[in-house]
Amino acid sequence: MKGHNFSSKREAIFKTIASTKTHPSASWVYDQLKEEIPNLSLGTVYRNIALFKEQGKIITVASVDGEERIDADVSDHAHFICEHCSSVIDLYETELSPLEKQLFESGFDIKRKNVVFHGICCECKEKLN
Amino acid sequence: MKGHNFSSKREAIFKTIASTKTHPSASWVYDQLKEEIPNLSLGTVYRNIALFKEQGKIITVASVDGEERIDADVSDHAHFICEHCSSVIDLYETELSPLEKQLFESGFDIKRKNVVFHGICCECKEKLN
DNA sequence: ATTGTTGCAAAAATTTTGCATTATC
DNA sequence: GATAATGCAAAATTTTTGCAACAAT
Repeated sequence: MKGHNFSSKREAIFKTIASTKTHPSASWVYDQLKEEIPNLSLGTVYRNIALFKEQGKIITVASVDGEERIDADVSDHAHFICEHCSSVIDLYETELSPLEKQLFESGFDIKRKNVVFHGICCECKEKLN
Repeated sequence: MKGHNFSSKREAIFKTIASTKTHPSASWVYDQLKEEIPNLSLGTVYRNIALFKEQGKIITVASVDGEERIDADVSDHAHFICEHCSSVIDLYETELSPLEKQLFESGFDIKRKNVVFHGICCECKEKLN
């Protein structure tokens, strides 16, 4: 069975993903860890990210500037992506959409809802003025 | 100035994007057109897609299986992406989110809202049983 | 021992780009 | 003729994979 589940590198990769709110890309995770774990390879980061996704421990938020950005917070929440600084910001939303009920009634099986706002974040907006 | 704006290829590319509900990828558009326009090149498709995006004539819906999927329907609507067949389906939603108001009040500049549901579409769901 | 995990480098795959050529105004 | 658009192929990027070596039970 895959996911034996001990490997200090796997653990370090997950910890890095889980302990940031940056919604990192694979290469960001790799860069964070390569000082601490010099013989880490990028392939391992990708392989573990794929595993975590299968296990439902992380989700993909969006592709930003050609890179997939992930999140270890799998709770139902929305995101704001800044077109200027490419940061991804969490937004917590409580309301349930009537659309979801409609989809369910039409026979769709909703596994995940991904709400992403695109625009200019308040920090960049200030800088740009 | 960029966007002279006539080129029969540009026109054909836009027409292809605008006249499908498949939310195509660049290579799908290319494949559709290469019979009709044998000397079309994929680079041109990419360059025109980038231009249409700048012009606000199309938007990116999501990245599916590593390919960016676009939509010439720039009206505010949601999408459902099937994990099984990778189809992207339009969903029209009328309600406005209270979250948007909140973001606006916090100084964010929302340019686009992207609501994507992931799951199994009703057709695949039937087939899988 | 057996099965899982990794490093490394090569390979895939998508997207971008440089430059000479062609089309449009 | 000047500017914009394209073809082609090479390059850049991100992601995946094969395989031998290593680690864990």
